[in-house]
This record gives sequence, structure tokens and C-alpha cells, in this order.
Amino acid sequence: MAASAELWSISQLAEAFDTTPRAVRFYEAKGLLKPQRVGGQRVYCEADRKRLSLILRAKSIGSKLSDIKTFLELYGREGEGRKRQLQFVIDKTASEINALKAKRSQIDATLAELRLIHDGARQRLERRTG
Amino acid sequence: MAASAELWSISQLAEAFDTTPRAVRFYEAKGLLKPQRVGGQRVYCEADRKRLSLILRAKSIGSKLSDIKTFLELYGREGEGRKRQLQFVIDKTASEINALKAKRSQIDATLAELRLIHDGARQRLERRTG
DNA sequence: CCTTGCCATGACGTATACGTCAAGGGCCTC
DNA sequence: GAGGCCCTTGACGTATACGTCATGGCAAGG
Repeated sequence: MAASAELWSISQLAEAFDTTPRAVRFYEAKGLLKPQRVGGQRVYCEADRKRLSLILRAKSIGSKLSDIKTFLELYGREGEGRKRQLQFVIDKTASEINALKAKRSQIDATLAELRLIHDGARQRLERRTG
Repeated sequence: MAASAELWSISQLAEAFDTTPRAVRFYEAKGLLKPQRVGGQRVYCEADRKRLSLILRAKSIGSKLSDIKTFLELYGREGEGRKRQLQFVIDKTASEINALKAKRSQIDATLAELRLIHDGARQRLERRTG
């Protein structure tokens, strides 16, 4: 037992996610993380890890921290049953899904162009070399 | 004839792409655009339009202007035959393609999570309503 | 006891991407 | 010829996301 009680310091957590303690503190200052404190020191649990993971992934696809914050709050409210809350979650996720789909198609278009350039250059190089 | 000689002022171009003259000037200051000048005033041609289109699309998927600049330069060098140039283009496009693929998969993962939240909330709402 | 190491907060600095005046020039119109 | 309107450059302001000290606490090791 007691196998699920893994805890990490801020530097351990940062290193595990290839980021910095400064960044992690910054996310906390922005309200994205609220780790426990043990004598003033931050202690991160598994749930905090997951939140950080989500933060970094959202960041990597271009989301702002302020948007990520509301996004994280959707997880929290997700289980609540009040109708307004549910509708809010539904609307927010729907618009975010559409935004991401749009971004995806922009990426696909850019990928297509890059491949044209890439393949064109490769063919010219082969004609030279071969 | 003379149908391809369409030209635009900075504000016309900006409006056409739902951006601002200030932003367009900023891109020029960063070396991403070099429109003709007629008595000091900027005049944009079709090629400039395409460049701006590419800039905005790249921006929308999270590219930095400095990266977009080198990306635009790949187009310029694309036709050149010197081996070093070709290899440079091939390497740059390849790494950019990988980066975009990675970003796309991050988006897909996020989309999957959002759909879970979205559908879950919808079902709970329907059970309430229905 | 003192150094080493990690932690904390606070304050200032930096890079990116513009927004927002300010001051002035050129052209058209009434 | 005074007023609009659009253009120019230049300078300063702003939001985001941290980096980089500076300063100090606390705990383990030698």
C-alpha cells in the first residue's frame, strides 16, 4: 500500500516535464496550480502532475495561460449537475473544439506546402547528384 | 489585358486580411514584406498578398515571426540549384514538418479530451432535461 | 559551526507582437 | 484655403511568459 502517495518538489516536477521551477511558480501565480505547502515549501501530487501536463500540452498548441485556466476549470466543474454549469461547459468545449479543428486544418495546409518545397528540393538535388 | 496588375494600399490590404496597417508595417520592419513604394507610400502587389497570407496562416498555428521569415526565404531559395542551398531547404522543411506533425498530434489529443468533457456534459444535461 | 543545496519571495529585465498617440505631408473637395 | 482622409515615421505603452538576480530561511553533512 501507500504506493499512490508520490510527491515531488518543484524542481523535481519541473525537471520531469523539461521545464523550470520559475515557470511552475508562474503558473501557480496565474492560478493554474495550487500545490500543498509543507512548511512553506511546495509539494506536488499526482493530480498536480496531470494538471501541469495538461498546461504544457495546451501551451504547445498555442493556448494562452488565461485560456488554459478556464479550460482547467472545466475539468473541475465537469461533474457538477447544475444546468447553467453544464451548458457553460458544453458551449466552451464546443467553441474550443472548433478553434482547434481550424488550427488543425491550417497546419495541414502548411504541411502540404512544406512537402511541396521539400520534395521539389529533394528531386532537384537527386537530379544533380544522380 | 492588364488584369493581373492589381495593387493595394496598406489599409486595403490590412482590411482584406482582417488585420491592421500597424501589423503589416511591423511585418515589414521585421523583414517579412518589402512592398514597392510610390512617393513614399507602400503599394502591395499580388505576390505581397500571398506572402501576407502565408504570414498570417503561419502565425495562426503558433509560428514566431522570426521563424516565418526564414520560412519565407525558403520560397525564395527554392528555385536555386546550388547544392548547399538545396540541402538547407531540405533540412529546414523536414524539421518544420516534424514540428508541425507533433503539434497536430497534440491538438488531436486535446480534441479527444475536449470531446469527452463535451459529450459527458451533454449526456448529463439530456438526462436532466429528458 | 559553517558550507552546500534547495526552497521562498520580490523586483527588475527580456523577447514577441503589436496598439496607440504624436507630428507632419500630400491629395481632394467644398 | 480649410477641412478631411489616408499616408509616413518615431516613440512610447501594453500583454504574455517567463529569465535573472538579490536576499534570506531551513536542513543535512563534514
